[in-house]
Amino acid sequence: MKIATWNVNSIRKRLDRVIPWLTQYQPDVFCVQETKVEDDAFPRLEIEAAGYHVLCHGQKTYNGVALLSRQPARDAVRGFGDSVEDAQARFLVATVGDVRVGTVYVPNGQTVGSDKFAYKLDWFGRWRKWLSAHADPGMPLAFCGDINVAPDDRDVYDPVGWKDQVLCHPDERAALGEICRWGLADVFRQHHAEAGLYSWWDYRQLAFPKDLGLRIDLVLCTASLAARCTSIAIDRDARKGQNPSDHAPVIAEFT
DNA sequence: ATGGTTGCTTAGCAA
Repeated sequence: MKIATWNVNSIRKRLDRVIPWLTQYQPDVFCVQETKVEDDAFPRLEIEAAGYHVLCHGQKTYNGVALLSRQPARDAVRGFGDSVEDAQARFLVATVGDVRVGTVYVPNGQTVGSDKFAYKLDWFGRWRKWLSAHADPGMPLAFCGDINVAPDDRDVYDPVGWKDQVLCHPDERAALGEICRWGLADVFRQHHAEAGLYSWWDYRQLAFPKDLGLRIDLVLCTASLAARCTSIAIDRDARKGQNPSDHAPVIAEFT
């Protein structure tokens, strides 16, 4: 089973890249973030024509996630379903085959100390509560997406310059740590220990050609699923050329 | 150097 994740930065703007990519790699499950479109305007027909079933959870202008799958997905959940009034579409979970899969777009946080940063930390806490209430660490479960946290300094091109900045701040690393402590592992690090492997490069300042990137797009798996992961890779080539997303896709293979 | 690039929506926000 192949599971992929990609922050596409607008599914409509990126469709001419996403469809050929899907056709080439044929993931069984494809988690998408930053679709930036309401559900009734999602390019469903084009994606179905490429052989995928579509679950989406979007909103106007910002955010939005989707889960595409070759087989129909079941038991879909949109949002945390908690007591918080929250219009931001960032969380979608469904089951494909024997695996429960979540596509998540963690809030960026903008700057440390801002209201948006507080929302980000709170969002992690709500996610952690969702896990306690709706999942079990013993089940085969993967959460894939733009986590908007570089887990450690190996994931950052300039750890000194980024120290205590948003995406690298100890408070958000600790919040991600609580998610992992519940029972989800960053499976990329089971297969690659080296520094300098990134999934996002800013559009500005020629960051991609200079390889000034961060690894913030993760596949988080429970132990039983992590044990089935035979390979995981970042498709850096998908960041090249005309009209790229600022993120590259990540593809994981499971037995 | 508070810049710079992109997307959505059309002036300003978010990333």
